[in-house]
Amino acid sequence: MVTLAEVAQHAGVSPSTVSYVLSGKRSISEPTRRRVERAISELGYHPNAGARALAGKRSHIIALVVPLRTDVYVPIMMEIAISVTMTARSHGYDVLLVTNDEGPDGVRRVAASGLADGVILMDVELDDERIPVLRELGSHAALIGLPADTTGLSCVDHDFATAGALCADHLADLGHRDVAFVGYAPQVYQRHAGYAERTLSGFRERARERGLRILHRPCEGSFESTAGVLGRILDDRPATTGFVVQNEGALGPLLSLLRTSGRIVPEDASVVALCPEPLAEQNSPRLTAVTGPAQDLGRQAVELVLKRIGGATTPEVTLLTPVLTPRESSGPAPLTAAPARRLPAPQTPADVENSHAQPLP
Amino acid sequence: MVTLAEVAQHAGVSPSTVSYVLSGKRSISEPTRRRVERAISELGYHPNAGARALAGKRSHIIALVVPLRTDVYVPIMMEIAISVTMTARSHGYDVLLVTNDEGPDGVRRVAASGLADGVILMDVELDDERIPVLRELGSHAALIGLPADTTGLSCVDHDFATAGALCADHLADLGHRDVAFVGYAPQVYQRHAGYAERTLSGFRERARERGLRILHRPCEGSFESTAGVLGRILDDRPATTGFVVQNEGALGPLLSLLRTSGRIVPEDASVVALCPEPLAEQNSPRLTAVTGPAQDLGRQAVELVLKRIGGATTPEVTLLTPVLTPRESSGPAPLTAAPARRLPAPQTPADVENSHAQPLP
DNA sequence: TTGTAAGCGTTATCAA
DNA sequence: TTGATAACGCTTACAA
Repeated sequence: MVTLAEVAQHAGVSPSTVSYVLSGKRSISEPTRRRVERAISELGYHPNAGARALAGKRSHIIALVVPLRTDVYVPIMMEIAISVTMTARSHGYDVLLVTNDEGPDGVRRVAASGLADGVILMDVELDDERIPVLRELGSHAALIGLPADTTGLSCVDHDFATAGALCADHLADLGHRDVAFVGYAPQVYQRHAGYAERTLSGFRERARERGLRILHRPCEGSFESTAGVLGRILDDRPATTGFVVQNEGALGPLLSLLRTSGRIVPEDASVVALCPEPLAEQNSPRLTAVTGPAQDLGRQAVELVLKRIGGATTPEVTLLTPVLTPRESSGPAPLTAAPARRLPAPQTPADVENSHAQPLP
Repeated sequence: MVTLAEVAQHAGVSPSTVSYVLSGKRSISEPTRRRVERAISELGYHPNAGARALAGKRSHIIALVVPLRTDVYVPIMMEIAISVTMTARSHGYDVLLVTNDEGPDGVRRVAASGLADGVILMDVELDDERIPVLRELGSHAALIGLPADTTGLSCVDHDFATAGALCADHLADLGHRDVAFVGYAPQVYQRHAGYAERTLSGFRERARERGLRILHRPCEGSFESTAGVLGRILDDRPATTGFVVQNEGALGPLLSLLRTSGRIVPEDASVVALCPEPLAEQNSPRLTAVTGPAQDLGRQAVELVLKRIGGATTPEVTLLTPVLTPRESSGPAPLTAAPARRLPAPQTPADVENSHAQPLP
């Protein structure tokens, strides 16, 4: 193993000079720098990470804590992980992968040992148990997702409320009046994953403003559950012509089911998805969708932690604006909607929202 | 920050004793151990990772090099990454995420700097440019995937040849005679990703043994390309009743298209997928599929590197046996196949394989 | 502009 | 069974 001392000797300079050439923390004369750089490449020198961390009090590692759950759309997690890694690299940092099965202890371990200089938490819950650890250790951190209490924390997230609102606007603009919102599984809401609720309430509010009648249905995302949900929607609100789909798993099934039931998309029914671009593109018809910039999430998170590692103390909360891309799955509301009829069966209140429904004809 | 020396003082023992209590590398009297352990928890001591790495010549970190490409099924990559991380943790190791955009230099960097004690390479290509670096540095490594030359290397991979063979067997058992193989995009074969070819040749060989007539078609995986591919298959071999689908992206489109063209699965056509379980389950009908154990891939890779880090020098190549799970998408070949007719258009030889076709009637 | 030298917090060797 | 103590390879005042 080649050490800095050996490089120094080879170049005929002192060890500190080599160190400074490497770190750029003091000015070096051109000839000296060249001699050192030659020695480095001739000997194939690579600074020892452990020694650097020990002496410099900085591991140049960021820990990324990823969820184990698979009810999040996995490719997006991966996209974030990759953008985190690449952004970190561009700042001279490496990324340590920590899985959430260690729970709060995982965070404690990597932060307290100095293994990582900072921590990025993915899939943050409203009342996340890892946050107290962060506060206790005074760790440098950035959260992807918004907890209930962001005091003192740096966070990035999609602006889910706007995402929901964009869906309502788009369908309202197209003349739809009865719109169903196909949500996530009940567990997701129960876990109080903020994004699910923020999207829904952004949608709800804008729907109210635009005078839409809406129906919110949680959905597991499997074919069967989607079939059940769609069936109940069409039973309860036969005049429904717009669908906003939050649960990506329900997209494929929903499209099949609409087709099977003889409804053409977008002539008879419009579908707006809350999902990543590739997913929207690979369906048939291609889906009008609201998408947030996943890569920016990772990039920003890294920049937030690095700022904190660099000494910044002001927490920042950034919400990234999503974009609605119209594709083939949405169009003007049909002029003659399916004949509205009275709801056939009793409804459970938890299940149905007649938010601001005008009385059915 | 609490140091080992402080713990020693607090416990009234020497620093080395504390170190040995932690590492278990020499026997400690029960009372001493208890005093030390109490001091550790009272002070909230966490050993400094950098110091440990420097003094111990072991970072307790494994680097996992992941591909950037998205033509691999991403959830599987994630599953592997997670099983790698968890297995590593269970051995006291952490995992550093390295993206392949750094190329061979990324491997060099983490290995030569002592940042990582070992390296796991994902998505290994037949002639992978990272392998020479491994050899040059004498790094401890495990590969997920089989390169052309495995000399001196430890590797794990699925037994893709068997996977292909299982598909052929299954369809042959069900009485199918004309089977189409919907493959990956041409680039994948050109990149010589071993798995694509090994699956295909395993399939081919078994198909020959079983007397199947096969047609191999590369496919991009998009709806359009799948439509094109299916169209050509049905043109060229109207009697085709079995489909083996290697490109997961083509699955959804293929099922839709078969339905659209009036073919019921599995009554008129059987589909066997080479894909992960969740994907097979979430289609409708649920797909008969051949699946390899992704988690084992990660687990084994970790165990292989750790063996090498521990001093083992014998390379091991492990192939994990895939399993075919029959579901709803495959059934007996229809008694009256669509009437065979002469191929309507000239074929490009690269495109079609009449491997061992009997002359058409 | 460059050099000297004192740490950084462990591990592990050598003694006791 | 335990204790001193010399590395480990780098960073960074402090000097020159």
